[in-house]
Amino acid sequence: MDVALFLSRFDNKVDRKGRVSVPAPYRTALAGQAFAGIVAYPSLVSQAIDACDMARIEELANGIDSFNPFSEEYSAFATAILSRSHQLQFDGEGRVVLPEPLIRHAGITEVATFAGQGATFQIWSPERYEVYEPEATEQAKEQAAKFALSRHKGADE
Amino acid sequence: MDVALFLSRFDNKVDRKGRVSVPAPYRTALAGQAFAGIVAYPSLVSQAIDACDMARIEELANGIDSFNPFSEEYSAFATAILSRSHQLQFDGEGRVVLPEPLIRHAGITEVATFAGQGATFQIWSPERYEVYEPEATEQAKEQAAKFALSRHKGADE
DNA sequence: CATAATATACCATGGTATCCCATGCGATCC
DNA sequence: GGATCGCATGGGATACCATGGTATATTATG
Repeated sequence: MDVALFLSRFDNKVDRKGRVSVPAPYRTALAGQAFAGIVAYPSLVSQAIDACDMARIEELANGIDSFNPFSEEYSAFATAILSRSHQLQFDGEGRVVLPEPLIRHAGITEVATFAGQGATFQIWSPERYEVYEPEATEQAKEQAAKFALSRHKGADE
Repeated sequence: MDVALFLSRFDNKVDRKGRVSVPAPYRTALAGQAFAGIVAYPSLVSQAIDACDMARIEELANGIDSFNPFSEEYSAFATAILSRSHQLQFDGEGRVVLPEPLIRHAGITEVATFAGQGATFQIWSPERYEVYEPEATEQAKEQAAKFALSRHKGADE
């Protein structure tokens, strides 16, 4: 099927119940999924929340399961990612509640910043994102050439 | 059909009869199974309880190594696990009683920590899990690159 | 066979998350 | 430029779920 594509940046308010509106364009991208919501987990590299659709997590789980299920690697990946990921269901208005552990990991308080990453998106504290974005941009410039070379590796059409 | 997918972490209380609520999302994931409950056995790598649905244990018993390439050693593992596994049936409220041997193996007392592992989940003593989780996360970070390479192996669209 | 001990089924309750309705702002379209 | 629609936001009611307790069945035991 068509994979969801997440673009742009959105800053939405977190109400006192911990609810945030998932940006409407993201919800549109997610339309037609079996599960009406998103899956979120702490990023392994950033102080941010990584999020994607259910299908992607299933893929991930299958990938992990292809290891020896009784190995340490299996256990480590499953624990690091799957046990820390949360299924967040949309309410009638397209909101989700951000679980406490994720809120803490990302340092989110009043506002959550949604940043599209293509097949996934991230949720940041605005303050931290303001710092991170220029850094990432700079880094991207430096590695632009290298990136271009690997880009077509997984082309499948 | 769709395999159960267990995510997130839940800390539930063990009452003085040894009962624990299996987290509602897990029960939902297990819905539709022939056996209304779970199968639990001591983890071979961790001081925790491994648990899954009946269907997965049957696969294990049949030696169907769909999730694992090393089938020889694997069947030995399967045997070791089968003899020590317990069928835990839900009561009307979705609870199970944790058998004494498993309780001891995992060092569980007041509270049981459920940790989703994808096709399976684990049950920990919270204290031990607090130690293990950061270790596993660290290990996963180190091996993330390696994992990324094998991830697209099972792409299915 | 009677009685005690244990485990299973059934019922009650409080806290919490989810559902539902209301509002306001901003963009868009006549 | 005014009206309408979409979307983010807020709050109150409701259902769900974890938890504790009581009654009944089941097994052990003297």
